[in-house]
Amino acid sequence: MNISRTEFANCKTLIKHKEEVEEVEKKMEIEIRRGPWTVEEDMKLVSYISLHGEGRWNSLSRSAGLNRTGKSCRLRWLNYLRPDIRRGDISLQEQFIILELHSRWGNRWSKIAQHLPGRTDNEIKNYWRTRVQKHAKLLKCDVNSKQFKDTIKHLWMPRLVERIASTQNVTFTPNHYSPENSSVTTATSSTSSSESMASSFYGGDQVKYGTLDHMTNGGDWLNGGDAFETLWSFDELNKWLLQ
DNA sequence: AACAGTCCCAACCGCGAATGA
DNA sequence: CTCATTCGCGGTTGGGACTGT
Repeated sequence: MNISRTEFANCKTLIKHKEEVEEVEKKMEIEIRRGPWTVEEDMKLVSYISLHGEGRWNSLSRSAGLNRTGKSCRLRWLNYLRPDIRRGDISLQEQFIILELHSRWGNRWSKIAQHLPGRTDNEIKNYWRTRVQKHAKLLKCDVNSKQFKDTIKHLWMPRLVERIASTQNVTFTPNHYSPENSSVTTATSSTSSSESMASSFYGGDQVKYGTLDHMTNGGDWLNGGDAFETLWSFDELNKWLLQ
């Protein structure tokens, strides 16, 4: 087994630290709160962060008078209390972006979330597990199988594109970003409509959304959209799979 | 109305990486 | 270089909400 000195040191530290913390907690009978957050706790956290900013979560927790772990505070803030969090159904466009980016990057939820303003990695992860994996289960195929990936690429995504185009007056610009290298590429005639649309939706780090811009300005792409289930019937999907 | 089964999401956990002393 | 602490990610789970019988 190859293990670096640093990794070894980290392991030792981790074990020692955990044991010490458990011991101290036992001795002092500190009751670290777990489970759902109360309104009071939320208010404490929000008001503390609005005054002092975020970061240094362990000390923040203590200073704010919360009997929570730093981790718990961080999670609550990032996934729920942040002012720019978006709630509600995942729109068609967002579904499309999730499918597209997941096909490129796999379960890199935080990376995918960076391209969906206001959505958290947790939300996307939950969405994938509850909706997409459910479909794979229904179709009796593995979510990572080529068969299922082909279904997504050749059936779901084009269908989403159709639906998006029919609900909004979407036009495509010839220039768009590639998320891999954040460089502007030019759509060619061989580019499929779904690929072209995907590239139009997200950008690199300094997100410039291309056609997404006009949609966010004038349209309602961020509003809740149809669920996957409304795009086709299960029979239709099965028929396609048997081809 | 009552119960069972399923779905969904907030929250937790473990781990590795990064950072600071 | 070592050790301590913090951060962030991805996987998992508990329990409330919802649905069907």
